[in-house]
Amino acid sequence: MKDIARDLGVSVITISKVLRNHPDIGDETRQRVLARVKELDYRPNLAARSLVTGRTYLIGLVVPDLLHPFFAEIAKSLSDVLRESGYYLIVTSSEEDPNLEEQEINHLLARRLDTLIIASCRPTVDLFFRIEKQQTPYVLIDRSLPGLAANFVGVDDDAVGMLATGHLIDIGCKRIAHIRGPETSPSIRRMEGYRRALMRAGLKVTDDYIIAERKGDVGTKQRGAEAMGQLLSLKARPDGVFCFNDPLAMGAMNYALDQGLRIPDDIAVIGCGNLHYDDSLRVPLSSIDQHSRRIGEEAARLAITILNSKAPRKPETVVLRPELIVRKSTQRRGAKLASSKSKARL
Amino acid sequence: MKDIARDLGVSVITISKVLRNHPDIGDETRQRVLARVKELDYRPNLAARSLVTGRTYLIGLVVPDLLHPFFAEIAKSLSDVLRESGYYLIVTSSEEDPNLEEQEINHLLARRLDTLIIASCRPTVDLFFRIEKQQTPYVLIDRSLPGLAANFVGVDDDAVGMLATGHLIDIGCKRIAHIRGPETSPSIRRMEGYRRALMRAGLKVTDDYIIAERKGDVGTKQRGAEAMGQLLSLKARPDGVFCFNDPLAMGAMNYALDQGLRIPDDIAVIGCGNLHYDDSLRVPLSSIDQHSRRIGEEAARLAITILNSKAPRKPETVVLRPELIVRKSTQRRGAKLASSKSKARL
DNA sequence: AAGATAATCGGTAAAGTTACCGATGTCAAC
DNA sequence: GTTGACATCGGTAACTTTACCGATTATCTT
Repeated sequence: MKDIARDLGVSVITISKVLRNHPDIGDETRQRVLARVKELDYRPNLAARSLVTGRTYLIGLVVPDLLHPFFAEIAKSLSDVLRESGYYLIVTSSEEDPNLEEQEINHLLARRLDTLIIASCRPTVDLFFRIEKQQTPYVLIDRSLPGLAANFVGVDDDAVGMLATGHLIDIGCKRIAHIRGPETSPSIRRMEGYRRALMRAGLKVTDDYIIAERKGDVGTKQRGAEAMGQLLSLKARPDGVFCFNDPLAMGAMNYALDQGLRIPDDIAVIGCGNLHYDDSLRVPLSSIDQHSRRIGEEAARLAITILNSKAPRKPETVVLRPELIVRKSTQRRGAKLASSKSKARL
Repeated sequence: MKDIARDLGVSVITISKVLRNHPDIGDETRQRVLARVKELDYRPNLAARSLVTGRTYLIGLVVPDLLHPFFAEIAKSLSDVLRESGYYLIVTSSEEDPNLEEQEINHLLARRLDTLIIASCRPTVDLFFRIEKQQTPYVLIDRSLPGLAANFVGVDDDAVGMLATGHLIDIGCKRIAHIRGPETSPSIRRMEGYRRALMRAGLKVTDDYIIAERKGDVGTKQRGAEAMGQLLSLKARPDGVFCFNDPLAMGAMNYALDQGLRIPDDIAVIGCGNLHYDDSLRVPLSSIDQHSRRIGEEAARLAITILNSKAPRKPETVVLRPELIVRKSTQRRGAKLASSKSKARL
């Protein structure tokens, strides 16, 4: 900037104002500056700008696993919306490890990001109080924490459990099992929904039918197969399974098919996530759509709203309504057929 | 820092040195500083640090699509390796649009990132000369550009085409088609490999059997189905198809199956990418593994090496050897069976 | 005892930008 | 001719940290 100012015989401040479209500058001067800027292919140093404005135009995203299509989709939609407002995304993965997550968040705080967007695997709220003390706004996605009044965007997981289990009941399943996810709010809520749906239909909840996620496991597909193995070894084999997510369901289905079972006739399977390859699987998989794209969009919108508002705002909560997507894995001959796409937008 | 210095009766410089583990500082002073730092939960302002050191410890990643598992896997492995060295990743998507890519890269340059890692969709090299003029090191991944001597990490795409097509020939296919990808080096090279394999086997190359990717398309699965539709409408239907990637192959297979064809008996299909759900598809998909994880790791390693070396280095090229993974979509009864996992590590 | 060495700390300047306020010039209105 | 409004530009200070060199004290060497 100094060089350009010298070349043109104006002050550094003038250059700065032109670069920020400040109205103070005359048209002729503005053109001269812009010309020289283009000539030199000059770009202002955003680190220096951050230092004085206190804004980085960077938003941090912390997810447990970038490879999971659910989080990849969120990252993408988030990035798209933020870009329009000039914000950029710095992403980091916690690998579903609470300690690593803390370490990563600490680092992001040091970078003075404008906002953090977090799908947390932490069991406690202490870390988030620390974030609040740093005055850094944050938005939780997918997973909420009990006792924490924070901005949150996610799906109604209780409804997910009810919807999936209710659908299995509708097609005539009597012994319905559930393969759980990790110890976070979505998994807990979905199981509660599962229980409630069973009770409402007068079916009893059997503990053997609930397979817990082992701590710190990695390959969810592999884990789904193991869980299905466990279920099939029971005396009274289940005739329907609701899986926490689609990768688990995929593994579970593969195992059952390899054992010679027919899906959905011997055992019906439903997952959650509505991943884009669900309809191309050995048996196309019924699923619950949790609107991952909209989660990202809403989180971005919320973040921008927070950043644009002067006064501190009270936490906002956005809960999306899940949607049942019926495919072959729960389409039984003769069973009453729910409308394949019950568009239940919020 | 000023506050801490005042509280402890030392200078700001001392605090700075403690925070960077500079040996200059006595043990007692160091402990006192660290205690106060922890007490205040203080973190140095990395933007200010960047301003004076000229380093941001940020690395930019530009990919065409974050949702594609291939790039998601790269992003993940990249992030993992970089984290160990204290670098963080800022990701952005070009949506396979050269103009958007330029815009994004310009922005990242303004942020003075330490390195850029780019899977470029640009047809020309001009932009990269501009990057070089800014003294910002960069590493190309997956896609290279003709006439550009740059750091590059990717797979041997010529070998990919040869391997896939050769395999189809081995199992007895006579009329082998190819569904291409977008106009980038991997697509071009894989097609060259395809052509070479055909010629080497004495089969003639038929233009009708090569389906070009339409410019600027989005849903590759949908596109795969359309391409297969085009192939099946030919008088002499192909009996084997090599698809540029697995999502295309997935769409192509779905279409063929829906038309009542048997895979691999009527038509064999092979893709590329070896995505983790390939073995769970309606017909488990043979594929070429391009070692996406290793691409990320090598790119990270290369980036760190560049950043640690004082003198400018000449561009390095890392080319990984692809690996054939045989699954049901190319396992014909009676055909000679290639070893299902020919571990061909570099 | 003089000088050398090591350990520990600080001063000054600089990095590139913007906020805030003040200054100048022009022109029309009264 | 004074006033006021508007348009245009600049000066000073600040943001937070580090590089570079110099300063001080303590310890060791011969």
